[in-house]
Amino acid sequence: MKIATWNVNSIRVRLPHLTSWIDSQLPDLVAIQETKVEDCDFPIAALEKIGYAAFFSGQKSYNGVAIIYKKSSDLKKIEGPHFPDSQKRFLAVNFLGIDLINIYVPNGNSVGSDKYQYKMDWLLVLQNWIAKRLKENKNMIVMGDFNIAPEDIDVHDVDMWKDKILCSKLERDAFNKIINLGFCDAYRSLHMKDKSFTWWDYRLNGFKRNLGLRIDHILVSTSISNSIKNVGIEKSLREMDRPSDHALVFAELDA
DNA sequence: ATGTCGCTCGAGGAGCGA
Repeated sequence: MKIATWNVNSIRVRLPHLTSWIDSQLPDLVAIQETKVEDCDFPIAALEKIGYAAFFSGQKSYNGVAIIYKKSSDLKKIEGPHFPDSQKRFLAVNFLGIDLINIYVPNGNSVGSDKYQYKMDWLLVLQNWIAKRLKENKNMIVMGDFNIAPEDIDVHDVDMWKDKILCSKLERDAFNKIINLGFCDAYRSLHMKDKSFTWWDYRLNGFKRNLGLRIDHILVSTSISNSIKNVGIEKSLREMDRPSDHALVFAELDA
């Protein structure tokens, strides 16, 4: 099984990038974030043309998530937690006995802001839902834009980012609480020492200077973590014309 | 470097979010 997560930062603009990657890699499932379209505007026809279907949950302008899968696959949508607002940041399915959760964690703006508190509250709701759900099905993959760099090795300039948004202690604690429910960080499990990033700011010529953070993750429950065979970051998508500010992260599992 | 993108509203460019 080949799966991927990608913050596309507008499905309208990134549709050609996405369909070309899917068409060449033929993944079983792709979780995307920041689609920025209402459901009536989701470009389902372009995906059907290359043999894929999708679940999507979007809103105007901001947020929005989707799970794209092969038409021939049998997937069932799972109901998520009740978040305290209607922002579209969560979508989950069951596929081959595995719960696959796509999340777009709030950015948080700056440490101590209202948006930071909202991020922490959102993460707690998510953590509690995952803990409960794991009791029903221990096979789970949580993937998406976490907006958290888990460790210093995931940051290009540790001093500059120390205690800043995406790197603060409370955010990292929240990430580790989810890990400690029984997950492994798939990328880190196969690349223990690599300093690799999944997001580079559009400003400051960030990508060319490699001023990045690793904030997009695939967490695999320990019940199936032995099946992880390959994990990588598709930087080629960040090198294209009109790129997303995120690269895609993929994983291959025996399943 | 308040840096660059993508979006909305609404007809040009300001304002927001990331």
